[in-house]
Amino acid sequence: MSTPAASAEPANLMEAVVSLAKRRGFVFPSSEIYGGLNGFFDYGPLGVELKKNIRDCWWNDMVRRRDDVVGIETSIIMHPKIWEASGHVAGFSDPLVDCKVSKNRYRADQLFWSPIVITSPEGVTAIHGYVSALENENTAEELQAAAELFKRKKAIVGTLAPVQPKDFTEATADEVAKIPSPATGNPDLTPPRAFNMMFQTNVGAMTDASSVAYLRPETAQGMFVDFKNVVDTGRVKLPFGIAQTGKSFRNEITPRNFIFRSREFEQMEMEFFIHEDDDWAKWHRYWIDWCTGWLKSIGLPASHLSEYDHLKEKLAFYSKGTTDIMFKFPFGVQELWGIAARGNYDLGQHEKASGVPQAIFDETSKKKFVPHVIEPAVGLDRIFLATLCAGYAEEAVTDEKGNTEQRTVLRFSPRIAPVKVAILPLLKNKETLTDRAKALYKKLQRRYAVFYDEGGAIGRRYRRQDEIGTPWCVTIDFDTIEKPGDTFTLRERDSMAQRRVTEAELFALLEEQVY
RNA sequence: GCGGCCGUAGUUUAGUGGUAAAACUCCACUCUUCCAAAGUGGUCUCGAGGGUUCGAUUCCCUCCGGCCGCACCA
Repeated sequence: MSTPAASAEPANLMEAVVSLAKRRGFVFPSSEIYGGLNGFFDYGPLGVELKKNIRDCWWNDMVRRRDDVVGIETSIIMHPKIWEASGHVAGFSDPLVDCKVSKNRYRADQLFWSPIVITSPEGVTAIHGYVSALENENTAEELQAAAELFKRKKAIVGTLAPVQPKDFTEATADEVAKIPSPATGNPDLTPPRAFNMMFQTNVGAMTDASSVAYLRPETAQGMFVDFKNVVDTGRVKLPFGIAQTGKSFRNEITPRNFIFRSREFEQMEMEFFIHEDDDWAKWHRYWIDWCTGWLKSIGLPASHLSEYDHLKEKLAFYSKGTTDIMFKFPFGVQELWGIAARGNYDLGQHEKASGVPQAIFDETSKKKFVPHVIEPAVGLDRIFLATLCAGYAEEAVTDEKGNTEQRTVLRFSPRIAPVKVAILPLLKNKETLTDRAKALYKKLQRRYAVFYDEGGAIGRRYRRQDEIGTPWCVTIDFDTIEKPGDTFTLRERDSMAQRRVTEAELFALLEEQVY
C-alpha cells in the first residue's frame, strides 16, 4: 500500500499555485483571448465552487448561526454623496506628481514653486527661471533663498522680486516643463495626475457632471446608510451587527500578486454596532478572536496566521484601533482581515451629510446616541488565495515496489472543498459496478457537490481528485456487489488510507464534516 | 506610473529569417480487481497590431499581458 512521505513546498510555491489554478480550472485571467485585462480575473468551474463554499461558510457562521447579526445586500452604485461623506472622494482626488529621474512622488498640492522675477537696472522685468520646494512652515523662505542663490550663481544683475508661492496644481503646462524637481534641480516632473481609486460611471443617459456616480470601493457604506432601515424593521437590539458580501471595485495603480490585489474583488464585511458606553476594546478583541477561529475552521493553519496592530499615529483620527489578521503568503506576510474600531465616525458623517438623525434610543440607559462600530472586513478572493497557498503540497509517495513518485495535493478543509466526494467504479466495463456507482452518485448529488469518474485507472482518478482537493473518494468494487453489507472503499485524501464504509456511514461522515 | 527581465499547446519547456517540437495533461477506443499501468488513435500552439523582407514565430516599433524592484495602497 502506498503512503505519503515527506511533503515539501515547491521552490516557487506561487508559480505552482497559479499554474494549478489555471490547469484545473480555478482561476483564469479575465478576457484572455483578447490579451487579458490587468487586475481582473475569472473563476472557473472549480474556482466558483470553492469561492461559493467560502462565502457560504462565512454567511452561515456570521449571520445564520448568530442571533446578533443580520444580513443585507445593497447596490453597487449608490448615491454619490455617500462617497463624499465617507471621505472616499476627497481622499483620492489628490493629484500626484512624479519626478521622472529620482522616481520620487509628490502630492501636487504640497509641492510649491515660484517664478524667479528679476527687474534689470534698465527697468526690464522678466522671468529668469523657477524654484520649487516641498510644503513646510518655511516654504516661502526656502523659495526665496533658492531664488537668491539662482540669481547669484547666474550672476544676474537687478532686483529680485519676492517669490509668489503657488502649488503645483496651479502650474500651466508650460510652467510644468520648466519647474525644477526638488530632488534633482532639473525640470524632471510630470504634470499632476489624479489618482482616484474609484471607478466612475454615469447614471442616466446624460453624461454630464450631475450624473457622475461611482462603483463602490467597499461594501461597508451600504451597512451604514441602511442602518436606520434595519433598526426600524429588523427587531435588532444593541449590540448587533449588519453583514453583507459583494463585489467592490478599486482602480488600483498596480494590481499584483495574482488575485491578492485586483481591481474587482469580493468583500465580506460586517459592522457590529455597540453602545457608546460599551467597552469597545473588549468587542474589538472578541472579533479578532472570532475571525481567527473562523479562518482555522476553514482549514488555514495557525502557523500562517498572525496579528498586526496598526500604529496609533498612523490611524485616521476617528479610529480607536485597527488590528489586521495577517497571513503568510508566498510573497510575504500580508493583510487578510482587518478589524477596525471606528467609533461612530461613519454614522456621524452620514447624519451630517444627509441631515437624517442616526441616533437610536436605548431603553436601559434612557439615552439617545449614535452607536459605535467594530468592523471586521475581509476580502473573499484573498481567503481563496490563502486556502490555495496553504493547502498546496507536493509529496513523495512510495508504492509497494519501492518506487517513489510525486503527488500534488490540495489539502482543503471538507467545509470548502469544491468537490466533497468522488464516486469511482473500480472498472468501467463492468455494468454491475457502474450501476451501483451511478445510483450512489445520484443520491449524494442531491445534497453535496460530488463527482462521478469512470475513466482510466483507479490510481489516476485518485490523483486527479487529490489535485483538486477532494477530501474523499468512494470506490465501488467487487466486494460492494458480491459480499453482504453493501460497503464501499472510502479513500481519504491526506493519509491515502482506505477503509470500508456503508452508505449510512458515508452520509454520517459528510453530515459531520461538511457544514 | 517608472525601471529591468519576459511572452511558443491546458501545463512545463525546446527550436528556427523558408508555414514548429517534446514530455505530461486532455478526449476516444481496447485492456485493466485499488494509487498518475499499457497499447492505438485524436484535439490544441508562436499574445495583438504595424514595419523591414520575396518570405517574420524569429529582426525593429507600438500596444497588451506576466514577473521583480521603486512608488502607491483612503
